[in-house]
Amino acid sequence: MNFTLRQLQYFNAVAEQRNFGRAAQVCNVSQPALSVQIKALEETLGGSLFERQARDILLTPLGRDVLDYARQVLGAADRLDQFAKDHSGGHRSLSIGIIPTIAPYLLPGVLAGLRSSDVSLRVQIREARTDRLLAMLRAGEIDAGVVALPSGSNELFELPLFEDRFLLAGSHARLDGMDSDPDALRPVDLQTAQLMLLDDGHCLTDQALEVCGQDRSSGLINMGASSLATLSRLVAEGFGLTLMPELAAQSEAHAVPGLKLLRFTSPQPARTVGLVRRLSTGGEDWFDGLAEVIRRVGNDIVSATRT
Amino acid sequence: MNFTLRQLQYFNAVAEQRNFGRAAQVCNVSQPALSVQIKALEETLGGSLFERQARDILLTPLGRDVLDYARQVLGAADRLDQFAKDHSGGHRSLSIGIIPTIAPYLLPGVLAGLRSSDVSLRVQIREARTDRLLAMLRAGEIDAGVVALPSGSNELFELPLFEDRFLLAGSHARLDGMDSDPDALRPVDLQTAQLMLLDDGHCLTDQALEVCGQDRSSGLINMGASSLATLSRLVAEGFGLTLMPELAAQSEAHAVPGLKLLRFTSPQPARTVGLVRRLSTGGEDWFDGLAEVIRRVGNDIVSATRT
DNA sequence: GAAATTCATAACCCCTGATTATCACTAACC
DNA sequence: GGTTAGTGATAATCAGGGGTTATGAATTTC
Repeated sequence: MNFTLRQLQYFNAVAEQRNFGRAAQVCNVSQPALSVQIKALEETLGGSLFERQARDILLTPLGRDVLDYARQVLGAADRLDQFAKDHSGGHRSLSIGIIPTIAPYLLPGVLAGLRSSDVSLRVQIREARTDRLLAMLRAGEIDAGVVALPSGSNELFELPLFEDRFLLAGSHARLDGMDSDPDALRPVDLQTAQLMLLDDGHCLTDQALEVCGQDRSSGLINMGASSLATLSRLVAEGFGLTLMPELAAQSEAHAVPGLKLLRFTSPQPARTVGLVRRLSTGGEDWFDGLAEVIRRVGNDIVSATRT
Repeated sequence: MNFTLRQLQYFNAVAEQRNFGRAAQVCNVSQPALSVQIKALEETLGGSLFERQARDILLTPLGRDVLDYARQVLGAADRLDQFAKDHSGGHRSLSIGIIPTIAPYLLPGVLAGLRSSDVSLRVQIREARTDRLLAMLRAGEIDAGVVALPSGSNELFELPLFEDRFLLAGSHARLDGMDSDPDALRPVDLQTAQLMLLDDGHCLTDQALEVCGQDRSSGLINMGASSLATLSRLVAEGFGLTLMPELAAQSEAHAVPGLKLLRFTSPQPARTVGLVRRLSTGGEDWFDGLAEVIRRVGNDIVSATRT
């Protein structure tokens, strides 16, 4: 590839102007400079591109063919040029990872918030569990991740966004007698209860076990559900209890008849939802913009459960 | 447009290799040269394209966007490069003009000849009368023209290709008594005959008038037909006589029942078919190759009428 | 024939893009 | 923790690419 974009620009200008002098003016260079570059291009391409008359310049058949190709190159280069001029307004294509116990409840609001905000981001979403997301983040496959903190990796930058408290979820039959004294409901009181949890690998499962002071080998733990929606339906039917994050609470309560939710006494068990990125991803304005949208949407959702 | 193709090549190489050193090797330059160019490109585009880690290079969201555009530019440039490497085998796109009294009869053979010869030409055909073709030739809209010589322009290069003699065409009723003595049939003998001719502007019309010694204002001249095919059918039906060039003779005789053709005595009236180009179109090998194909096809057609 | 137009060529020079050498930083290894 | 290896950035230097002004050569116009 022994031609330059400048040469192709000059070539196109001569083809359009049919005059070396006028083409040089259009390109803001002297006529001899342009003449030398056209000649160099002709040598590179192995033949005359122009038929030179005293008062006119005509394309040769070869020149006509080359002009088609040259215009494709220049067109593509113009599009890059235009993108560079426009990109200060955003237009980034981001890859964002998000865990399954957050994605269904947070994403609709976040995507709507991104669309209506002045943060113009083209966001591609990858949903996976925390450990997979962290691997993708390290490999540069995604640019940031929405997870429960701490992520467990000291190589990442973590920005806490909002607190997502856990509620107790079960059937009316199981929970109706437990809400007469709300100040008495604590997670450790569930040590003898049968817990329905997500299958292993979801950090929400580890959080529930820790909060309830239970061990994964206990005969009271059932870990096999693959989503909070499934858990909601199981406990609503009377198959044990589970911990339901606020983010999911209203959505699942609306979708599952018979599901009852109780709030624990203070200090309420909770997870912190945050945005993580690589430490080397510094000084990028998209991160802060995205964080702000997620924080606002998340806080709106959890606040609605506290009224 | 302040970036160069070299910069885009380097950028693409780093994106693929994820390592400045290896990318520099791929591009056959030193690592610092490549580093400086990437940095310049980043300044031109207004942001970091890469996230630099100690042992890995990751694309930033901006870098990912730019890479899409850059690959379009490089792809188009590769296609031009490839064309330049391939074009020594021909692949010219030529624009050739040809007059209507030649085109229908000569073109099928010429295009077939071009396809089977080693002269690889992409030929675009423009059919128009001589004066229009000459204007297009002067303006560079076509590269050569197939016309009857002399073209009338001393600014063009004319290459005679073959002689196309005129035959007398009419109905059997009109011509059956005229072929008893073939040595007696001369064009001037048609001075009192009614001639059917093409409408004004076709040089064949002027040639016919001159050959027959008639004047366009004579009451015996009917000029209104738009093609030789039309003329053939009119005269076959008994509406006067016309001059039919050899090129068209066999084709029209096959197509038009009742059409009779007679050959004049020597010297037979004729036109010379030739190829014209601009004098400034010098040293192009396509011209000679094209001329040879046309000459061969034309001679084959007229020779077939002389057996 | 003189003047105007127009592309090509020559002399000159600045800037771009390359090289080698080295620095700064991080990660891996002992 | 110290040493070594890996890797991109920076500095000094230089060749040549690409630009300028001036001029030559050819054609056209008046």
